[in-house]
Amino acid sequence: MKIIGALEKALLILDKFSFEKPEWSLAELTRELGWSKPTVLRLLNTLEKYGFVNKNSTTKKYHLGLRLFDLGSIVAGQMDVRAIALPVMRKIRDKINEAVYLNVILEKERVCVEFLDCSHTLKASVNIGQRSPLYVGASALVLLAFHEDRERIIRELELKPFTPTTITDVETLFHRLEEIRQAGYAISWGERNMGLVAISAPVFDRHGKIAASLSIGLPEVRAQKEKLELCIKLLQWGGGEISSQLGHQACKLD
Amino acid sequence: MKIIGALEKALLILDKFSFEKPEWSLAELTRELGWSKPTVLRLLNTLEKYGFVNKNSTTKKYHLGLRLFDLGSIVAGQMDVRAIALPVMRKIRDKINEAVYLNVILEKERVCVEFLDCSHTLKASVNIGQRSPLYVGASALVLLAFHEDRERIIRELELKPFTPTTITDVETLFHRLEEIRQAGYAISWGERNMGLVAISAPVFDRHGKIAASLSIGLPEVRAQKEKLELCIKLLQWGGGEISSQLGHQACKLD
DNA sequence: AATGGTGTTACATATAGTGTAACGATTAAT
DNA sequence: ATTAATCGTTACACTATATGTAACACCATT
Repeated sequence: MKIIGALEKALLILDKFSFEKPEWSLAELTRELGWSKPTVLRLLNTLEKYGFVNKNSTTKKYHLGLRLFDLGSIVAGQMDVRAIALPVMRKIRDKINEAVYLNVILEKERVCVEFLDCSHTLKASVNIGQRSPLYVGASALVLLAFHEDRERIIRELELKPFTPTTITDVETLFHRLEEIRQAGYAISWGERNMGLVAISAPVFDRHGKIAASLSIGLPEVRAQKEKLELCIKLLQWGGGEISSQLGHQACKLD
Repeated sequence: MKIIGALEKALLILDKFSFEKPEWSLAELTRELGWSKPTVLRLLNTLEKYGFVNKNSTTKKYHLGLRLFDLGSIVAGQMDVRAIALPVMRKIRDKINEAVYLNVILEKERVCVEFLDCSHTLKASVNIGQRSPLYVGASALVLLAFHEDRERIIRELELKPFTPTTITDVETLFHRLEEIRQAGYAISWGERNMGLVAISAPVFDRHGKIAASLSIGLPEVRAQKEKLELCIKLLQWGGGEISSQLGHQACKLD
């Protein structure tokens, strides 16, 4: 499969922009990507002409452009998972008053596509659109555990630790995924953010493939046994509810 | 300013995708764009590799990919106009119970960045991310009337009619914009959608530049004189409110 | 069978993207 | 104040690479 180099470079430039670093200067990008200045500049000019990036005319720094917002909105409109999930998520959030969020797989990462806040001062908070590796946290592990290409994906992962409890070797990862598949849900204790507990259950589409993971995030201090059990119950109910609305048949023959 | 052709082509491909037509086959794109099949295919392959488009493996048709969703979310996070406008928009909607929306300029078009529904069965309904020309409808005309480069932009516009009341010659457009600037708001009667009335007022940023247009859309049958006057009052209040929160000084010296 | 429509691969040509180098314009340091 | 360093930008020659033509396999109708 042939790839267009110039376009690939442009996409790699766009990938550099994130919530954490939404502004880049020409020099920063050339350093980071290791290409010549004119090359990066010409690509940025082209991206700017079509509104994919914008240049601040005083600081000369670039940030992502509005055209990405409207293209993103088209994608959002197509993601019926989101529309279906939202009312279910609201119910769960209102029952338990903790942050509820929905993640899907994108390439070798997970992306948060929906998030509902709760009324606590100390609480989990995720940005919609935020990405994170596929091996850290309950939401990610659920996505991985039920994914049909999990073995290939795992082979391509680099298991870098985020916290002391992050899984860092393939053996334990496989073992953990097997447990999750049997239990039908996952719990993680501070794998990505210290002090944060996450519980997550799978959502399946009409073909029985994993479509998303539905999760609750809360601080350890509020994670008593009974509460966790309620979380599991709510998420399994919610996951099943969304799955069936997506056309998934709960009882399938094997 | 040098432009990279291959990248430009890829961006033109992305521009083909819309709410109305979110799925394209290779053949359709080659016809529409007038390039050779291998060219379009290679560009699509590259876009697909990075998640900017996705190919349905059974129908072989392409649709926009999830990476655009998360890049779009980053842009959405930066648009403080939206966050500031939302509570103001809610107040207006609750007062009048008609659709309220917020538009910004993107290149030579307007884009809807926020939309609030109302409880009527017959009502205006806009998709967030939806684009439309800059010379049709009150929202667009307000954006144009207060834009510093309006003369250049207008020169590059092609005034095609949407309905019998759409403005189609430059002379009347200029005249209309002048009226809008003096009045401080705009009303349009079915310029884009027959039977739909729109009222719109400007939002300015801290530099006094036009940041957005705040609008109400309602069917003609509910557009009585007193109601329109209330709309104008609400939008001018709202526009001023959002502008001042963006750092705009209402009284500036000239 | 035969046609017209797909999507895909191979290959030679010349276009067009590439880096080096030099240019002003700022900003930081002496 | 003068230098030095770093920024963004432009010019130009080279060769890498994006390009279209053509032929391929595949699935539909007819």
